[in-house]
This record gives sequence, C-alpha cells and structure tokens, in this order.
Amino acid sequence: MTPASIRDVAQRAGVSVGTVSNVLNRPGEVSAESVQRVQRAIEELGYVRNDAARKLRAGTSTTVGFVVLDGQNPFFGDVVRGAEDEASKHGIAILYGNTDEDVARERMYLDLFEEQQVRGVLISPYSDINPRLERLRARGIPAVLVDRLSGDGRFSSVSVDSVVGGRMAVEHLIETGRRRIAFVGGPFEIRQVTDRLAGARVAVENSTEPVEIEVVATTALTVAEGAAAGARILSRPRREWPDAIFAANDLLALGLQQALIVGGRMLVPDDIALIGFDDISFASAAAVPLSSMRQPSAVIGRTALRILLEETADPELIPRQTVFLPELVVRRSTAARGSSSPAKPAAASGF
Amino acid sequence: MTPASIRDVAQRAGVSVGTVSNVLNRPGEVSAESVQRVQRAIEELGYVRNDAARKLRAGTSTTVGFVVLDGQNPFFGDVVRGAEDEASKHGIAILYGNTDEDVARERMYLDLFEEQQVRGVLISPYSDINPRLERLRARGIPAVLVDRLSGDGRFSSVSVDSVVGGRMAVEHLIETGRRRIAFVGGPFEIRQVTDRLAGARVAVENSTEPVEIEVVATTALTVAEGAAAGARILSRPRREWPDAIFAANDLLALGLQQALIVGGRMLVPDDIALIGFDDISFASAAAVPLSSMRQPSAVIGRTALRILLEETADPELIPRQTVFLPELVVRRSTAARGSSSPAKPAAASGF
DNA sequence: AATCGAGCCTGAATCGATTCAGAAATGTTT
DNA sequence: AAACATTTCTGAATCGATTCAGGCTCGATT
Repeated sequence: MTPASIRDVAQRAGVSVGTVSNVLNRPGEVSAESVQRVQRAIEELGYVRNDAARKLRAGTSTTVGFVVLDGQNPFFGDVVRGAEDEASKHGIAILYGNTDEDVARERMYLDLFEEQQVRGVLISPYSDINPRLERLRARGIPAVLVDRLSGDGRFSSVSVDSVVGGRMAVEHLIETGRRRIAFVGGPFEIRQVTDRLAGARVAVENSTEPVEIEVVATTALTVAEGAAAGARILSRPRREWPDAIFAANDLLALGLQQALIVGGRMLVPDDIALIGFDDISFASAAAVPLSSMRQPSAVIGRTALRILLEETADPELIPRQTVFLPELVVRRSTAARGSSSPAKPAAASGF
Repeated sequence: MTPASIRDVAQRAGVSVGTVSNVLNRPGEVSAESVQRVQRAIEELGYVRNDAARKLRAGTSTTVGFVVLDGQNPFFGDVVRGAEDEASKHGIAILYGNTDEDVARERMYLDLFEEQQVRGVLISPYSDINPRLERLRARGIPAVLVDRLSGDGRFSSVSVDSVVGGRMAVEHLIETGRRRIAFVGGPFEIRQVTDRLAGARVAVENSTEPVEIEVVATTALTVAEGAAAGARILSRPRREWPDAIFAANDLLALGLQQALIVGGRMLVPDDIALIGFDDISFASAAAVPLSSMRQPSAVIGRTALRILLEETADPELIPRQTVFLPELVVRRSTAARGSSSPAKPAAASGF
C-alpha cells in the first residue's frame, strides 16, 4: 500500500539499489539490459522518486525560490513567467512568494527557502537584505537580485537602465513636438522613480528646444494615484495644462488616461500626449493604446534564472550586473496632434 | 563550515537530539530550562531545520502545488494571491506552475509535485486529469479544483456560477434600457463561455421587453480577439450595431472598448453599453471604467487552500463543491445614455 | 521501606536515495 | 596461463530530523 521505494524496484528488476540509482542518474554507466529491466520495474510499480530523500543525501534541490515585491503589478507577473519558462526546461519548479512590500513577509519567505534548501533565490528586494542573503550564500544558496542593482556589487543582478529609459521617453515627447512636460511619479524613495526623473531632466537639458518640465508627485505607483494626479492637472486653468505627461510606470499612465476624458472626449493624444514605463500587456489594451518604455520582463526573468543556475554550478563566479536597455514602444497615446484618428474630432462630434 | 545539524545543537546545549527535536515540535513536554538552553544553542549556531530530512522521516511537507491555466490573466494572479495569503498564515509555501493551456506542461508539473511530495495540489485543470489526480490521492496527496467543477464530484472544487453571472449581466443591460445585445466570446469548448452565454439567453427569455441577442464568436479570451470582434461589429452599417455588448471576460471587454472609439469619440457607454466578466483590477482602470461580474478571486484562492488543508488533515472527508455567486459591479461603461459625463459630447467638442 | 507514577530525558532505529570502495565478470596483453 | 585493465554491479554507510521504547529522578502512596 505504501508507495514503492527504490528497494522495491531493485528487487523486482533483480538488481541492486545502486544499479537502480545509476539508471536514474547516469544511465550511460549501466548495461542496456539492466536499464531496460529497471525501467520496466519502474513502470510496473508506478515508482516515483522521493525528492526529500534525494535532497537529503545529495544536497541538491530542484526548486528555486522567487520573492516578488508586488504581485499585483503585471510586470512582475511577466518576470516570473520568464523565469518559470526557463526553469521548466531544467526540470526546476519555482517556489513563489509575494511580499507586498512587507518586511516581515520578506523575511518569512527567506526563512522558508532556507529550510527548504532551495537551489537558489531570485528576489526583488524591498528592505536591505544583503546580510540575510550573505547568510544564504554561506549555506550554498546563491541569490540574484531582480529589477534592482546590488548596492555593493556583492550579488549578481538583472535590471533595466531607468535613467536611459527616462531620457528616451522624454526625447520622444520632445521630438513629436511637445514642450510642456509633466513627470508624474512617486514616492521618491523608490530608486526607479528618481532614476526615471533624472533621465527625463537630462533629455530636457540636452534639448535645443525651449522645453519645460514639472513634477507631479504621487504617493504610490498605482492606477488610483494616476487618476488622482490626472484630476489635479485638469483642475488647473486650461492654459496651464502640460502638453505631454511622462508617467513613472504604466499603472500611473492608465490612471491618467482615465482621468483625461472630458465630456466623452479623450484628450489623449491630441491635447496631451502620454507615455508610461514597463509596457505591461495592458498598455496596448488601453482605450488609447499607450506608448511606453518596454522592459524585457520575460527576458529579465529568464536571464536571472540562468545566471542563478550558473552560480549554483560554480559558486566562485564573480557577481555580475546585467543591465538591459529599455525600448521605446510608440503607440497612439503619443501620436502627433491631429494624426491620431482617421476623422478629426470636429467631424466626429457631428454624430 | 557545514551548516549546523540538530546534533550540533544537542551537543552545544548539553542535551540529546531527541530533546532538541521535542523543543522544536512539542515544547510543552520539555522543561523550561532545557527549552531555554536549546533555543540559545540554536541562536548561537544559526541552526536552521533541514526540511528534507524532516519531510523524509515525518512524511509531512510544508509546500502546496498550484497549477494555473493562464498566467497572463490577472484573474489567476488574484486567485494565487489569495491562496498564498492563506498559506503564509500556516507557514506553507506555494510551488507555482503555469501551464499556458499545454497538456505536457500540466503533466510535468504534476510529476514534479508528486516527486516533491507536496502537501496537496490546487489546480485549474486544462485537460481531463482526474486519473492523474486519483493517483496522487492514492499517494496521500489531495487535490482541489479551482475555477472548474469536478466532473464526477470525486474532487472538491471552488468556482463561480457562470450561468447566474451571465443572467445577471444581461438583466442589468436590459434594465438600463438596452434591447439589442451582442454576446462576444469563445471558443465554446471552454465551459465558462457556454455557461455565461446560457445565462445570457435565460435573461433574454425571461424578459418582458422585446430583447434580441446575437453571438459574436472569438477564438480566444484575449484583448486582441476583443478588439478584432469590435472592429467586425463596427464595420456593419450603423443601424445594425447592437446597443449593448456582454463580453465573456474582461480581457475581451477591454479589447472591445479599445475598438469602440470612432474619431476620438468613445462610443461607450452612450452608443453601446459594455459589460465584462471577472472584474480584474484593470476593469476599473479602463478609460471608461468597465462594469463587470466580479468573481471573488482572492476568496476563491483562500477557500481552495483552506479546503485542501482540511482534506490533508482528514483524508476521509467527502469532496464538496463550493460555488460562489458573482457580483454585479456597475461602472460607467453601462451607464444610461446621456448620463455618463458631466458635459455633453456636443459641448465638449466646442474646444 | 517498597512501590508507583509523573515528568523529563536518552539514543538507537528509521525514512529512501545516493555514493563509493570493492567484488565480479569480461576482455586484453604478454 | 598469468597479469592486468575495463566494464558492470553490489550493498553498507550516509545525509539529518523524528520517533519511541526504555531509563532516570523525585515526590506521593501504601
């Protein structure tokens, strides 16, 4: 009644447990005949390897932990997906943990992963956890930071250059004729936010045109905050509206787009151009498809996992920081004035 | 250099390994003094329980597997989150697997979970996997179906009544004065799609008003398919447009909304009302916030996990089908004509 | 004083796969 | 035919936590 063990398989196949183990792990060193007999016995008994015993003796695990900052944000969903895709190729499963920016949960998951002796940890850190990660490393569990640089370069990381991204976004706005730009984002404790703003400022300063930039601060990178910021902007006299908005991420941008409908008329892009950051899948699904700075999220996940596996194979590897460049994705939300729709607004209003 | 084991702790605390184990698992049976000394030793050595050894001997696991159908759909993200929240309360972690509607991957993850001897499995099944789940059960690993009923009632399940949901959605459309309704959805192999349509038909038949319903078929429940369906509808002569659309899920509805902009003018809700299903977080974030049939996704996940834990505690429990009722969430996309915006379109176009 | 029970502790046996030193079988060389 | 190399196989030892039969101590009971 109890599930078959390797010993049962050995008995049935008429070989020793050592041979069965070899068939499972290095079939090349076993005679073809034995392989056959063992495999048949496995079939007949419905034998399944006991991973706990394997892990205990061999010390290797087939699990990788992934601690994610904000499970709500589709961006992280895409990153996990990329990592998972790569992992499944290696027969590795992902232990998933969502911290929701909560230090206690972050710690809880790292404890859990340590008990589980995972093969490695991917993490988009919230608090400063380098000491915790050092301890894991001392136990032979490497870690790769996702979407954040390692402060002191003691861990590998995979991320995107937010400064360059911010610059590219605003350069695009300027090139398409916009001159009064608002940066919507916050809180500024988040590194990515300040980096994107810094990049935006660089673009403005480098421009030969007379471009102004203002900052509209938000308290979180959410749709609701975006909508609130949009309402604040619209409440000003019309002449003081910006003619373009760069939002620190797509969630904010979607909220802004929602706020920028006046009397059934969509201000984007004719009156106000709008660009976000991340290029989550809902960016293209927006009423006015959203221009955005694409982060290669699946690639980030895949790369992070690959680096992690390399580091488990060779713990002496020097940590390396992998930085991707974001890619400008132009959609209708930053179309030049008047070109956005086949018919002109005036005509459309004739219904 | 190797991590401390329970033996090291015992030695340092001057007790036997049995006592250390007791401190860890039934502290009540150990004298207060021993508890203290052991805990100190644990601190000093930085001892962490080896889960593999524990699992091997005791047979209990602290991991639950969750196989998800479509990782892209935020609905499943929310369900996982709910399950994870509940799991973390019990010190349980979630092994996450995304099948992307691929039979091979589905099987791979179930194999992996079996090797890992997870405590139980949550699954939104794609293919017919009851035999596979039976086998897991024979090994002491229970399973709970998520978002699907168990065909033969041999497994517990947690889902939402799609027929009722479809009926409620269309009743709402009729009550707000719509008479020519289009159901957009497909493929019809997906049980939820046919159920929602069936519910819609019931609403139409029960109505005292002269209501018509037509079906616009899609090949997938995605934003792109929604947009395509919208384009097809708009390509007809204006007089043949429906005055309301019920989309089989929110992704389709968002695609439809995107297609329903003509010349910068949003047809929703004045010309065409629009309602979706699931109430994913982006439904409220849409340019015109989307009415939808809310599935209590986090509650679904939480409930499924709770049932799973109950079944691990008592394997003799009779499987039970838990069905939630969806909730109508009314937003602007189904507002009555002319009431949708403070200013009238004509006035707005006067800019 | 002998017996008993409660409370607490000990340490060997155990879970199942892997590993590895050594044995057995087979082939090759001198 | 002996010596040696190669290939293949064997089975006891091992990983670390848990379990449990039995031991010890000390106060209570007879």
